Amino acid sequence: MSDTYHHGDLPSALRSATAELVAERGPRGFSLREVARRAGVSHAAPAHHFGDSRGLLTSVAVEGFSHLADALTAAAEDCADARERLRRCGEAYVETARAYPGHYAVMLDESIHDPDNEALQLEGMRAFAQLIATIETLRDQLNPELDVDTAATLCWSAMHGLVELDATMATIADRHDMPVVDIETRIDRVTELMISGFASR
Amino acid sequence: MSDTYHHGDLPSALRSATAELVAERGPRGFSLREVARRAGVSHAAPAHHFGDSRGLLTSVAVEGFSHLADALTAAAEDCADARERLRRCGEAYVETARAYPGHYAVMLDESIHDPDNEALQLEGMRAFAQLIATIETLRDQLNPELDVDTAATLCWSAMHGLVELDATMATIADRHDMPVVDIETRIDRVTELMISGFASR
DNA sequence: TGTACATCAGTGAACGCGCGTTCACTGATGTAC
DNA sequence: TGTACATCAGTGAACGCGCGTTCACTGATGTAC
Repeated sequence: MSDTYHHGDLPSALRSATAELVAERGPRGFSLREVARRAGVSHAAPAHHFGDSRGLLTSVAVEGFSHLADALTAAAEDCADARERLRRCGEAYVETARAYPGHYAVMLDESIHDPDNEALQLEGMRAFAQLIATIETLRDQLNPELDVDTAATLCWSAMHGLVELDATMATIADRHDMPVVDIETRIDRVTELMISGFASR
Repeated sequence: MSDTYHHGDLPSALRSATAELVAERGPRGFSLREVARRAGVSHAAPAHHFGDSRGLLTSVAVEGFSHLADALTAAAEDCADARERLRRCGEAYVETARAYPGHYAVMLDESIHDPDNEALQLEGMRAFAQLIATIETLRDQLNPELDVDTAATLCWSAMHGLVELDATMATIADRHDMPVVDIETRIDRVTELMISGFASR
């Protein structure tokens, strides 16, 4: 069949299938054969493009960082006000993580991908640089004494934590008298609180 | 052999072996048989205590939360000053996560353990309650308008993020002209920045 | 204190399964002339 | 424009392996009398 031979863009299809599978079953549920099955291709095909599972997972991680960097760039664009820019970046970060849960799970797990991969480093830096640039604007507009590195560390950690702890926090709130707050609201509140810290000297 | 029969505390030995294995190879490297091997016991023995791998991993998660709750309780003890108390809790959180990397990896991964487990919920809440109590003290001493929920969310997210992104951040710093800051210093700086936010109204 | 018996903890052989990897292959595409 | 040939992408059978699970078993411990 000419439909299966020369798939068109098999590498991309395999990445999608991987992200889907990881989102569904977690990293322990991933296998090359299942990915091939989902991409409608023989089980030996992935090896042709990615070598082994680490290669495929690394490629997914690169794609994830690429999405993130794009989203952060778009969020920061044409936004003169530094506070607003940070808010948008925070929202973009969390939105991307939630839109690509499989990618996100793979991106930051160094036991799964190859952290030394060049493209990975590059896309990761592209994302991180956007954050740094936004915080520098914040420093310029808000507080010249702000330590950019520390502020960036706090922002990134907080955003990552919000994403990863989302399910856990929802469960905790649910089991207590606390109101269940959705993640978008949580980001906004947390960002506001961080900005207060950044502004005070 | 009376040495292998009636191990003494096999469940505990299996938890240790699991934590060690996960820390070493990540969640994808875990298997019941390998754990049994490391505990020096036949491969059918774990089933006797934990049923399946999810049961064992959940038990490890419970133990991890228990360690964390203990550490936070000890850190908060006999500390009247709210700022200092938050600092200590932050340090204790990160120290615990680094002292038990295998446990920590399992604790917050809902694809691996059983999030509905009662003991897990209980120990998790014990840890979380400590954080809430500390933040309430902070509100009482520092800023009556502080939103405790939001502040707790920020603290927990930031601590979790710091732990998980530690390796990534070190790599980024290393590849750039930025100085490599160790995680203890990062916690202290980040905590200070959060406290500034908490104090400002 | 001693014996009988129930219960518990761990064994080890057996099973079927999905996995990753290899390899000779074949169908499709691109290029040289 | 047509033919020959090299290259590339994907196939499918075969392999050996480690896995989880089951099950009849056996050795150790605890308890009743």
